[in-house]
Amino acid sequence: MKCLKRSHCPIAFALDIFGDRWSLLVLRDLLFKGKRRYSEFMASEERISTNILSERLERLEGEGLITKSRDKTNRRQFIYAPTQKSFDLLPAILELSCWSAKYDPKTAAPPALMRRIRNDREGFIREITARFTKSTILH
Amino acid sequence: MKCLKRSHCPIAFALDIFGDRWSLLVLRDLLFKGKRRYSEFMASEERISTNILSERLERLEGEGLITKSRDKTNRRQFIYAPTQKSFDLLPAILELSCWSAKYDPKTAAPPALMRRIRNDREGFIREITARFTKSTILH
DNA sequence: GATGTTGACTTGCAAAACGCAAGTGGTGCG
DNA sequence: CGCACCACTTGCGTTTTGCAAGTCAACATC
Repeated sequence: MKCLKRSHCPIAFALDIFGDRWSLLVLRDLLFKGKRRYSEFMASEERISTNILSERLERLEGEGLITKSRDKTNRRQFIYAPTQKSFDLLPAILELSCWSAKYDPKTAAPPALMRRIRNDREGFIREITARFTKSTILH
Repeated sequence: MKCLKRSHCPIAFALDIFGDRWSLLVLRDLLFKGKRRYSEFMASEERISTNILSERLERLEGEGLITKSRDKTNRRQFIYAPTQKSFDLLPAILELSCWSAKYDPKTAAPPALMRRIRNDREGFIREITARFTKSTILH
């Protein structure tokens, strides 16, 4: 995937970073599903292939969206964590989810959650970020 | 590009439709820049290639995000227009823009516009959609 | 401390998508 | 009827993706 920026249009800028079929799914796993390890990302239902996952993690780390560190208790494992730059994507990701929930007749998005996002998006975002400030280093 | 849906996770659903480097730029041209013709999309600064543009227009039409019709006054030209499904993407696109404006040091996004979006997103969305309801058929 | 296992990749290769340039075909104009 | 214009389509070389198999360091067990 290309790294050069095509323009400084904000939409093109975002697409040049995660305008592909996988990057946002990795962020989803990190932000919403509490996944933090390579094997956990691999286990997601969309079946990302291992070389793509490793390339995306590297890219996201390079873009400052995630951090990578060794697990202190088991040095075989690496721990990935979202940065503030990822948290700041939450509004966009949630709006995207609302759109899909509206247009996918078979959506897996729980209606109650979607209602929560529509009615109290900021509160929900604070809740998500709070899950991390309690346990991990962020910025 | 694959058409099958990988899952009914709302994020994956959206990515399966426009999770590539070009689709959202076409929608941007339609929604924000008032472009409606093939040659106008081709003229965008990101330099989409002609076969990719035609494939994306076809896909977006297939997904019900845009409509295609012949220009009444000049039957050589086709007119593309966003549907309600596209308008409903505006919140996500605007949040994405805000994110890029924050993180791209060279962003071309006008600060005044970003302020407007942050302070009166709904009003801005109504303004955008109103540009179309005046002139074209939508749904 | 040799042996096996686990977790995180890396490598190889075929298939798909992309990017560029050149060609095609319907429409309108003189 | 000839020509230009606009919207594609086609060919083809390059890049990215997807799948499978292999590598390698870090434990765990014997």
